[in-house]
Amino acid sequence: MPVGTSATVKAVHQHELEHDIAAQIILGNTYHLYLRPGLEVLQSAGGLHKFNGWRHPILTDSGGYQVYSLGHRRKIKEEGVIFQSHIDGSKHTFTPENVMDIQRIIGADIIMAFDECTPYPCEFKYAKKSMEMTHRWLGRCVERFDSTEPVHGYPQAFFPIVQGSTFPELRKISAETIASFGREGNAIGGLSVGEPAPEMYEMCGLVTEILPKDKPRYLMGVGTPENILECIALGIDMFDCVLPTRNARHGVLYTAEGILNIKNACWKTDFSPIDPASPLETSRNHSRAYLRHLFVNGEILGMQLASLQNLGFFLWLVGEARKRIQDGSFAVWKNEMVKKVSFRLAG
RNA sequence: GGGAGUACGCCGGAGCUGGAGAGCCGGGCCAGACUGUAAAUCUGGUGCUUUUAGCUGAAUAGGUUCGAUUCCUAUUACUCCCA
Repeated sequence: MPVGTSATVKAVHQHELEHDIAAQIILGNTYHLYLRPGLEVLQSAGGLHKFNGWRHPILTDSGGYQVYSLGHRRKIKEEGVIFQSHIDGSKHTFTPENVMDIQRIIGADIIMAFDECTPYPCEFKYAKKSMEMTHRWLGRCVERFDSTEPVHGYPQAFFPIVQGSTFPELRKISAETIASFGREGNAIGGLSVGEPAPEMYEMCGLVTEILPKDKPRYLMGVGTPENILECIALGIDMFDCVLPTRNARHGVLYTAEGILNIKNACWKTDFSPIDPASPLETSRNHSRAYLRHLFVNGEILGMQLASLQNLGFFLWLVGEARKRIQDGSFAVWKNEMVKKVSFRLAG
């Protein structure tokens, strides 16, 4: 699975002139890229379909995260959520049922449950109430999903989502509930919303112990290269995150040697490659000085090259992780890599 | 050649006509943030120092005044008008 479906789909749209490269990133490594060895179940569960001429897997989110991130323009009720558009003020209702229908129509290979992602920090009482509603919504999602057919002629998978904020007691209940549905894969939500990393790891480790190990465990919204490595160590098989593309647009590049902000003055006359170790020609054949120039002058190509760099790096990183898991050297490699990838580079 | 006006910090703008602000707005520049994407976005800094404060400073040089970015004189530069 790519780093973030939304991120990678956006990458294709943003880089029309770079189609070959974007396609290589997305197609060359995808689908079970994040899956641990032996977890290829999704290949049969989801299948692949044609997308603009390439076979391109899609994962759609339900809008549960927007219940959180657009909290100021929505109302949560048992029936569902009412959103107000930031464009024209029009109101839109999202229910577990219509969200299943919409994802069916979009044609996603993996469809996510409609949930509420609780904010951080969160009162225990609210987190419990919210989790219980998410579980009830899950029942409605499954009922709708299982009573409808794919509309595009290929099968679609459904993943429920664990909630429970940062309370071990709630996480445990939620993980057990989610596992009991026996779906194609399981997701962990409600993390990477501002809590300290150790708390995220604690919840993650607790939940991965409960979710079935022979099915993909998908951690939603994570994260930095360091977070990803640590969470793979805890048993996570899949991730998605806006970070590689959003940070790329804001000038932050990830490489195997560390993190750098290409807008910094120190790269002004650095004519060495953006990332000599990148799998991408665009990162090996353009200089840091040139990329900085593009950013400084507001050229959209700068954001495109930076997005490619970060996606290329994230995909390389998880590809390496997969290899290391297979040959048994992951633990040692991970500890070395965590240090490297979180190092701040300066010219 | 004559007349009128203007001059502050990297740049542009507003404002100030005796009780100053290293102040305001925009830009540039220098940094930082961003984690299931509303946001090519947001935040901070940008004279010097030993930085909860102090110092220097308003084209340049003088002068008036208890006190001057403000008033006066000269000089310099620029803008406009007349010839």
